[in-house]
Amino acid sequence: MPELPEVETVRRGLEKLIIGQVIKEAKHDTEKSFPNAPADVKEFLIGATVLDVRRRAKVLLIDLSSEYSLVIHLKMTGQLVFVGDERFGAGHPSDSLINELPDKSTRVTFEFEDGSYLFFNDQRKFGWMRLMPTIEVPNINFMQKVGPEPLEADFTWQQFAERFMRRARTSIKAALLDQTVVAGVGNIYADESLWGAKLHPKRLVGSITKAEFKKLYIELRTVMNLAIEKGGSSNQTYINAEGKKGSYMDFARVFRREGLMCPRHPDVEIIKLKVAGRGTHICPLCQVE
DNA sequence: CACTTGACCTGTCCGC
DNA sequence: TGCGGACAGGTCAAGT
Repeated sequence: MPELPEVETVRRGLEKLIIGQVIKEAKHDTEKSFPNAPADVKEFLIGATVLDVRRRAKVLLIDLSSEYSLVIHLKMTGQLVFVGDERFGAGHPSDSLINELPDKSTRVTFEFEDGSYLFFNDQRKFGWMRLMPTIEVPNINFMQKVGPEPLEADFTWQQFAERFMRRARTSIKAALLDQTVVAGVGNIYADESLWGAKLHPKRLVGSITKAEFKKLYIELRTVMNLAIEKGGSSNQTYINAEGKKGSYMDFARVFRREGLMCPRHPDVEIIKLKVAGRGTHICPLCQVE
């Protein structure tokens, strides 16, 4: 599923729903979904209280009172869905798209003391969840290599442009998707921001001017902030912590809109090509190679 | 080191 | 209706 705006939407939902909850029980299907020794789970997960829910890049961090954290990557199809116990009025959302959990894609189930649940579902099983000491989270390989948060107030367009220099000989799309350059960009917001900046996705990074980088920086931040405001993009499987879809796809200009008209050119169709191994959507008039 | 490709999985859609 | 292949919001480990 999820790029930065979707993961941030899940984070905000979980923040409202699970902080203060005490974990009563946890079940998982395979070691890959939750590769922790039973002893760790028993000692540092069961009975722990949720203190905070954080995000770094596309990774969610659930901090526990045991000084351990759950580190979660949803990859393509992961979902974290909270279901309250109606007896306690915790509120299973009435418009949840999920009728009954767990289901066949459920990989991990947490039960809280008040009778509510948190389900980790993942159709394609690419996602993962680990339990580890909070203090060690910054040491994991991904955290060491991942680039800056693009929406932070003190992240400037000059820093943004500078980060791309390490990928000067590749396409701008491949560089945008590289998490070590800038954190959190995926296929949807790469295409949307490149259209906004009128850049062809195959343009080599080294050929892009400072003015173009400044425009791309502004477009990326604008499109990601709008997507967060709209609760993310629900293209196929993405839903938030309350089981609801996001509406950014109603505002998308090119992503998955091949055959429809470019918003800037009512007589030009959006086309689809493959760049950096990913489906890529452009306006052939706005974005020239 | 920089860069590309295939692998990891299941489900869906599209053409024959 | 069935079947094969391509494709789907993301990283990794390999290969050049």
